[in-house]
Amino acid sequence: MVLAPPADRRGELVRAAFDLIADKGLEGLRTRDIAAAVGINISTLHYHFATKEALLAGVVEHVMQLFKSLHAPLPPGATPLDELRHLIAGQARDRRAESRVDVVMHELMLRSRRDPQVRTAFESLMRIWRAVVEAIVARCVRDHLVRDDLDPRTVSAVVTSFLIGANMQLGITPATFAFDAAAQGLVTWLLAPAPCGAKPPRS
Amino acid sequence: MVLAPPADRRGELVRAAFDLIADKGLEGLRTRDIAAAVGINISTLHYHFATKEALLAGVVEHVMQLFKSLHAPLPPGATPLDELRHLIAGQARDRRAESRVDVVMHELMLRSRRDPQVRTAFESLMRIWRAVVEAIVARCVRDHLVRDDLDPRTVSAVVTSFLIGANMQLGITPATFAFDAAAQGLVTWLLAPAPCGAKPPRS
Amino acid sequence: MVLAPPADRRGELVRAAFDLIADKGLEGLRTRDIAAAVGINISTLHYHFATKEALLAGVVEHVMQLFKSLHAPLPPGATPLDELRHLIAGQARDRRAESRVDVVMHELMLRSRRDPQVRTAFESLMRIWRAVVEAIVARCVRDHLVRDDLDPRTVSAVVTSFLIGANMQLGITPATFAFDAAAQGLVTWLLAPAPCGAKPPRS
Amino acid sequence: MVLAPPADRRGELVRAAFDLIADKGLEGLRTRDIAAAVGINISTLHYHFATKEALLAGVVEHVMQLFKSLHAPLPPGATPLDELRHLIAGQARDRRAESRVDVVMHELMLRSRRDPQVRTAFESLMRIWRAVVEAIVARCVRDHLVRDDLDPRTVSAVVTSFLIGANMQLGITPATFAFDAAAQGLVTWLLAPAPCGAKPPRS
DNA sequence: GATGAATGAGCATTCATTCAT
DNA sequence: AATGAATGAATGCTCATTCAT
Repeated sequence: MVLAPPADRRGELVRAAFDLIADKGLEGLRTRDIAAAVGINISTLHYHFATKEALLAGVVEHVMQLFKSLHAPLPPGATPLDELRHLIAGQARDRRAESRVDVVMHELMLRSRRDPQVRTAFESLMRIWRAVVEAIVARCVRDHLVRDDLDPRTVSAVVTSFLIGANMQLGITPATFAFDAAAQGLVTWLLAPAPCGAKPPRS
Repeated sequence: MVLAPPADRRGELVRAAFDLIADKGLEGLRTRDIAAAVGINISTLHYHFATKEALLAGVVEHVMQLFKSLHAPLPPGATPLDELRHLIAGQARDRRAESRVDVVMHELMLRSRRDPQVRTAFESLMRIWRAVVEAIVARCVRDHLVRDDLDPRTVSAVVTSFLIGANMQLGITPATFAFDAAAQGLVTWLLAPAPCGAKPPRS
Repeated sequence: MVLAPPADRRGELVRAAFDLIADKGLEGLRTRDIAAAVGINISTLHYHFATKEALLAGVVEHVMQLFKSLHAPLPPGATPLDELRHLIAGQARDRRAESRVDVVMHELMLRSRRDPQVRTAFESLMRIWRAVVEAIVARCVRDHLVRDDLDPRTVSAVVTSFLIGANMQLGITPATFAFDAAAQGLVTWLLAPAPCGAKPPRS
Repeated sequence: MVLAPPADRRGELVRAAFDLIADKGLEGLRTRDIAAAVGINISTLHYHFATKEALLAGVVEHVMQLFKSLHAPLPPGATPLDELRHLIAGQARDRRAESRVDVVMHELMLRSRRDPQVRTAFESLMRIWRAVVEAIVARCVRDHLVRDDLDPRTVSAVVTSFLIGANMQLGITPATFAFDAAAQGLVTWLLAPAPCGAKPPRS
């Protein structure tokens, strides 16, 4: 009479691995711990994923799904500017609070330097991310919602870099790093020119 | 007839470890490889550093020295603006080319999340870095070399975040990430207001 | 419309195991490979043979059948001498070419030293083999087809030993081991005395 | 005051592995058992031999040494015929009794079919062995100590094959295999022609 | 300062076998 | 008859660390 568990074992294992990476890092990831977290035997883990590497590939895929869901389009009424704001200032806060995508992504970014498998995935992830941001910025420029002199591609490179680095600093010095002020500042520069009467800088 | 050089063994070991971290990552760092790189026995390594952790502390210290030397003050004639420019657009390029401080720093940043020893060191490092940038920006503002509406602390947070993230992206997609354009863009926003005739964005 | 053939699954499994032993040796024999070779699931293999050992017993039986069929009597017209010749010089060549009974038999002989199950089977196999050869030799002697001074039992021991060792050497040094010449030499000594005028050896 | 053990660890490990192969076969050889037999930790085994394969190479070398020592030349007074007799009828008995070279050699012969490393060693071993026997027979023929019509190369192939196969049978059916009679029979055929008055075989 | 030898705890992976369906 | 999922006991190998010399 015991109900057969739906047993999306592969999914469970991937999520357990994801959590463990967030907690202990890729370096501290042990197949035995993953299996234990799911409540199954080590051999069963290897039944579902032939190797640790294969499981990691699953985690990479999972992270990419999560990442994409974080960039889900806003409701129809939103302007491109809302999207940009949400991207820079809004979302990162939520992300930090409930999920640990950042942490795991940083781990994977570092690994991608040496692991061709992960590298391929992340190269594509970064390109897509930059393209998404670039498109939003382009629309903002087109609709004169931001400064006219912005090059969408450059803005995209700056914004993505900022988000990566800011999340990193948030991990190291959560108490002293003013994430929100920084994000707001960045948005402001993109939006409004300095007051016209301002003394122009010399150089 | 003395064959053995003064042998700054500790320094040699630290530098060998640094190089190995840059090559294989912290995850791939093996004490045997470090000893082999210096040409000594494993046991001798443990004579100089009781534990791997102690050696790692040495590496952290070394990285902080390197990092500080990268921020050595410019020659007397330089303006604060030169310093800011050098910081954002100039330095990173050189750093990337010849040293591998970035890579090792990223590795240590990630580790600092879990290792209190490294964390303490990096908390201080990040704070110092941000303070240095903040001071430069403050001088720029004081001398009206940049937009008047800049808050030095916020700029510092954005700039440091940008540098971390940009270096990271450079490591993952060196071919497609336009580091120089991005850095230049960031400097431009800090420097010059948008043309005064520009249609002001709505929100 | 019936897709499933009568499916002599047990036979298929035994033959697949036999082939795998010939290819990879007993040491490299994996139940999963056997099942895969037949195209069924591991669990199904265990439905037909409770244990690997039971399957191996089937292989031993199969080998004994093959072995016996190799010693099938020659057509009625053949003399005992033809049979002896065929046994030593003829058959081994064919056997080597198309079947791999030798290889598998060697594997099982070695295992028989430690596996009582296999041992029992092979003790009987060896005894039967020697008895068959002995009988042929006895008829040759009776009919004066070979040297009169031959003891059938001794000849049988020598001939069977020779065949085992020659096949072994054929497996190790196929290029340099002159199987045919050796077999022919052995037959010659059994058949004809040295020339009568030959200077008798001293000792 | 405890005397430092001479600790020919590599030698000890090789001999322990040799003994274990003789007892359990190559298939049953476990590095942990080898280490335990020597009384050391697994890791220490790997300190002396990087891999199980490297240790096995040591065993192969050891077996070849043992094998060569079994073919040490007889005292000066001995005739080639004594050597041949010793080779066929004498030595094998001793070998069987005290050492287990045969068993291990059979194991290695079988493995050589699939392991190129072992194969190379054994190809050479077999060639040397056959050459040694061939040389002895050649001297016997030259000195008219055996039948004049013997081809040394053929005799060598037969004799070596016989010894391999006879030892194999001795391992399987020690009680019923008449090793001595067989060896004696083989020597007799090589030595003396059948009585001259013997009715010559028909075919 | 330096080294060879040794070690415990651990690691990903393997494999025959079991069991509910 | 057949299978997917699961498992326990290994298996070769790794690595930081220790210790006597």
